[in-house]
Amino acid sequence: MPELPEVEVTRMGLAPFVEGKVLRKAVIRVQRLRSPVGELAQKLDAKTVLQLSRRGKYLVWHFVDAQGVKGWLVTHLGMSGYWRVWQLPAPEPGVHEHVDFVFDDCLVRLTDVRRFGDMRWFDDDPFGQKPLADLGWEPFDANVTAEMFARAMRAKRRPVKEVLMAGDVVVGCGNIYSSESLFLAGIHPARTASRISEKRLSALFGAIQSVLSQAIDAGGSTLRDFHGVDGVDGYFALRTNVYGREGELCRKCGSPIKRIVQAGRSTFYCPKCQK
DNA sequence: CTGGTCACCTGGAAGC
DNA sequence: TGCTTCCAGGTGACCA
Repeated sequence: MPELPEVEVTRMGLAPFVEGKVLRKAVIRVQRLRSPVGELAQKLDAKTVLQLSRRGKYLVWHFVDAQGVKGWLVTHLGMSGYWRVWQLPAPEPGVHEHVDFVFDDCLVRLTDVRRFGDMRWFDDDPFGQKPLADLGWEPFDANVTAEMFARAMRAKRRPVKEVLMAGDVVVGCGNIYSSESLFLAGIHPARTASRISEKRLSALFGAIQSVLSQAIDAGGSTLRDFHGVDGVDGYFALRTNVYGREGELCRKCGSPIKRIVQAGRSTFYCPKCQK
């Protein structure tokens, strides 16, 4: 389920439970997620979580050991991952509950049915390295303007939906929020990015910010559930305008919503509202 | 740079 | 009921 808003909500939910705390023990019950997990448990042992941050859809755990040596754990939720906080003692883990981080007063547990998630340890600052370094701008970076976004988009000769999904201009829009943002901006998902006016692309940037921040707020309202005692997970009941609504009527104009396939993924749009 | 395919993995829903 | 097929919110590798 995780696009940027879900990851951000996860970060906000976990942070108060882990920041400043000593990770007493990491228990890893899986050989690999997307990549091998290897020596991870030893790497994490007895280190303190300085900070939990987010870059795109990645969650970045900043650690420091007793000698003051820093380290970073970069994690990704893939398609089906989520973290949950448990009071101690936590229940026995289920089949797909692969990782436990045990702290003095709680345990955070990663569940990932499909195991497309990822966890990688970095001895050096990861932000200038492989997966993170290649990412596009953060959509809420105050230094990024709609004009910059529009100019970068106009350099792309691909369908605008695919450009958003690729995340090399701006991160955070996965399959749902790409469709939703384009609906809000009134742009047809198959339109070539370079052929959209600067003005409409600027509007798209605003639409992305609006869709993502609304989703974060919606998730924020479920935060209580997220770390509730009986731990209802952090999914959203999201009211989409187009995503998953093929054949249903557009909330704005009443036309039937269409579905097409782009880059192997379903795209939903209103043929009348989006040109 | 672009566009297409495949692969990673499990499970739920729909179709027959 | 049981089997098959399709589909799922992500990424990265490989190929033309």
